[in-house]
Amino acid sequence: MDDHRLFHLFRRLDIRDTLSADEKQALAEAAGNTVQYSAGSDMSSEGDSPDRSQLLIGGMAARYNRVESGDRQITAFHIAGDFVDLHGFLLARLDHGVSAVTDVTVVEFPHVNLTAVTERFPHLTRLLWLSTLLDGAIHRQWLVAMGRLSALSHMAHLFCEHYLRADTVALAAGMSFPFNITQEQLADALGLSTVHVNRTIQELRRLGLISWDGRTVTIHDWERLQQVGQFDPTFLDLTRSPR
Amino acid sequence: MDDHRLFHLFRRLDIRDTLSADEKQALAEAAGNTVQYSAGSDMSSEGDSPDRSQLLIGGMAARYNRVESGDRQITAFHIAGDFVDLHGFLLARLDHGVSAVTDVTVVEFPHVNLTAVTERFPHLTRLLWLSTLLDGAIHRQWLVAMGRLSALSHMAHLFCEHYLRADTVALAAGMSFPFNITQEQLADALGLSTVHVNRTIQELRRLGLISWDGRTVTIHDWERLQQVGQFDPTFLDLTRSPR
DNA sequence: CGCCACTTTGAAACAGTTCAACGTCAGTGG
DNA sequence: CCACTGACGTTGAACTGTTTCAAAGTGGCG
Repeated sequence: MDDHRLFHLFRRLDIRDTLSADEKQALAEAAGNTVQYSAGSDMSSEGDSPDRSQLLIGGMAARYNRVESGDRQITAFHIAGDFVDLHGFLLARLDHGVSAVTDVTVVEFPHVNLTAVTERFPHLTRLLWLSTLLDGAIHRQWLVAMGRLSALSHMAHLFCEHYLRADTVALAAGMSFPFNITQEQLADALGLSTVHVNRTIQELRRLGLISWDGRTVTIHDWERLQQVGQFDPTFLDLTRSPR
Repeated sequence: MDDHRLFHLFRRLDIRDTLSADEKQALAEAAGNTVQYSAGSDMSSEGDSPDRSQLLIGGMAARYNRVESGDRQITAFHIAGDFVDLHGFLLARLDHGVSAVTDVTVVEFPHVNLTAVTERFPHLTRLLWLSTLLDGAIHRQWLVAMGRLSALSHMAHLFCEHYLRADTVALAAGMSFPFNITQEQLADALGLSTVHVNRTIQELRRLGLISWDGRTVTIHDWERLQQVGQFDPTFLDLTRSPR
């Protein structure tokens, strides 16, 4: 009955609005296969026209674009409960690749099923729409951080964001959350060189704000980390209200 | 019958899919007041919880965020046919301000009317959703350009994007389009200083790629401008297909 | 005509990059 | 069980794209 694969998704939506039992069931019925990807593999490629969207239920994924120099820019990180490409439901072609940062498990949602959901469940449709709007809000914060904050602030901002997002889907433990990526991948997300990312992490550590062993980030001073990152959680829209 | 105020919106949607007469009428009925803002004024402020969304039908608007240093980052420019804050329909609070770059005219869509549309017109709902997804796709390209392209490429990319967007809503004339903003505003969008924006424009002019008198941009070499900006129009999703 | 906002220029300073080398550690195979 | 490997992290030093500061030029408008 209850599709445990959707636990994190339900949690993420439940925090913003109330899902009815019917709606939960409709989502469960729209869900298709479970698929695994191993770390480093591509889950979608730029230019694909997928006929299904992928809900991440375990591990971490990144959307990225490549530029001519060979450099890569990561435009989003995804954790359990996130659709990595729900926008692919309505966009004809994917404008980015998606890669598995760690080993990853996804549940596929065929677009025909999503269309059926939108035909019968307007409120649920609005919640799925909301889900993509949250992605957009995060993009905007990344733009602000990239354009107008120092490397140190930008990185602090990213850690704040990820702590709250992990916490929302019950992946945080105390002030720690899984962040199993390389410094190179972090550099690609921040738009910095790996060398500078390394130095910036050291600075955050030296300031006593965080520690990170490559797998788990622990925040030692949440208040000051937010200050350094000029972080205001409003954009994550973490309040329950009817949509 | 036919609400001429929605001309640019219909055009923008029509390019991606087919709108039925019923759907057009539903949108026309959902439309409310026409409102004007003069250049420089704020159309919404960060933290607002608006009860309506604003469809731009004339002029140019920008979404922006401020950081502690007082610097501003513009995260989107909007022209006729764009909703400047359709995401505000489902997001509880606006995570940015919206300012009128030029004198601006908008049509307000009360959120109650939008909710009613989503309850009765699933396909039209998907098109409105698509509209916000296009914003997201543009955000992603801005992130890539900001993180991994030079100032020159970034600026070239922006001009390519705006030319095509203007063309879609019949605002381009030949290879020219209205771009009535200051270099400071452009700097805030590119995440650069005004001084460097000035020098970068001069470089684009010197290369014979564009001219710009502060009001209208003319592209002199579309091919090379795209090359310099590493511009691929895929992300604008300019093909008609059922959604 | 004169003002004010905007653009342009030059020079010094700086944040972040690049290049090249070295350190570390987990996994692998002999 | 230990030497080897390869990926990842760390360090130093030179370099560069962009910023900052300060001043001068331009032009539309009241």
